Amino acid sequence: MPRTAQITRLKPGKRTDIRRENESLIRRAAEKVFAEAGFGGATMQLIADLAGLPKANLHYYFPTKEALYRRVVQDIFEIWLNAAACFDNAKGPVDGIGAYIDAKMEISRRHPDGSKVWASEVMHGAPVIQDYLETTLRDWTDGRIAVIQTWIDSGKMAPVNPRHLLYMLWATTQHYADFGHQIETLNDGGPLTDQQWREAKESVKAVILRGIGAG
Amino acid sequence: MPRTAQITRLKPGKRTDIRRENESLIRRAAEKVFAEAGFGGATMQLIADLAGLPKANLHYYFPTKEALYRRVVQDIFEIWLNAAACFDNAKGPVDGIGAYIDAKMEISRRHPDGSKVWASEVMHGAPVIQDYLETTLRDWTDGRIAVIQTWIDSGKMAPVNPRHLLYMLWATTQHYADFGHQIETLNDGGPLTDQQWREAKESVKAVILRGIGAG
DNA sequence: GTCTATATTTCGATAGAC
DNA sequence: GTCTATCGAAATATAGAC
Repeated sequence: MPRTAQITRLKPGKRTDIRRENESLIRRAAEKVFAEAGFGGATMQLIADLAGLPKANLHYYFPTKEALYRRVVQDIFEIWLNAAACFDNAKGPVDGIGAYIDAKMEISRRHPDGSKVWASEVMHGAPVIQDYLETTLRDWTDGRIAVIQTWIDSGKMAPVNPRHLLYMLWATTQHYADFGHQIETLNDGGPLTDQQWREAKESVKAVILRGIGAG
Repeated sequence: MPRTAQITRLKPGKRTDIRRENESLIRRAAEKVFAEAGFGGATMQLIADLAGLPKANLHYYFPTKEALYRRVVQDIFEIWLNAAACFDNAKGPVDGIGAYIDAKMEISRRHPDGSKVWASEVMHGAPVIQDYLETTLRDWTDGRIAVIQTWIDSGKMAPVNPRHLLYMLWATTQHYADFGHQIETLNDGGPLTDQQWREAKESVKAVILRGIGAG
């Protein structure tokens, strides 16, 4: 009886752990390879080698290359949405937009590969996540535009077109991930230091916040 | 004699025209396919079909897929450098940076595919144009930073880090090309109208110029 | 759940007639 | 300079033993 209990309690748990661990391993390797080579340039062999698994195992956990790619893109999108929470609960543009810039810059620093995969997906016409653009992203965007508009109406910032302001926020922050290689090349080939990242954040925040008349 | 003269005068000219015309045809098709599918996802067959030529002819004009791709990237880079001229000969930041934003936005509108190919190339580590980043782009960047610094020193604008300001200019303007699909999706699926492009330009210029204390 | 071997497809590149 | 046919390499995906 105890043995049976152990089997039914531990064995499935162990199997679930193996599955979760291998899936995570594969997803992290896939994110890096997709970011560096693009969807078309990425190969299941490269991902398998980076994950330290036989190629066939990838197809055991993810039926196709596209299914694995879709999962990677979804993961990134979720990180973005979570970080956007700091946009709400803000008293005004200095807090809200300032915190949003900080959060987006931090994502660019911590998840540059994810940002690149997202950028590549959108640049190629969003064949896999078009539905997210039309639903979740659209709703989120409309909501933030409304928030910004209330700040404008109450005189807390200049009457800047909220939609284009959002695009500027996305563009300036993601640029440090998507064009990180170019930035590093212009930085004598090395990654930005902690101090340089602070300088980047402060520069973006200073220009944007003063630019909307809230700095 | 006249016949010989005709042959030596017209035949090479005609051949040169055919070559130039076909090369241009192939390059335009390649730009579009590389932008939509990435280097890895693009196929010579797709480019050939779009150009209306047999696939073998592409290899007649461009020895390899990579050579054709390199040519496309070089074309874009040249357009960029030419447009950057308006940055010079400016009396101050309002003229210089304002004109630069206008020019870069116009490129995003007229050459969105080229911008995407460039972005994709840089995102994947610039395997083909790394030398351009280290020489031409670096020199250009250093020069503009010096110009901006003189504007700061003479009190014509706020003391914003010139390098990060340049990154913001690149990011905000190219965003309208690289993420054009996302922008169109959020614009009810259609391209921006003339009025919307004006609004975009003015929004970017307003925030940036006021953000640097020159608006 | 793992892994070797292989089937199947696709793509870059070329040969060779016209 | 053009174009059909094809080679050879490489990639996705699967079969089947363990």
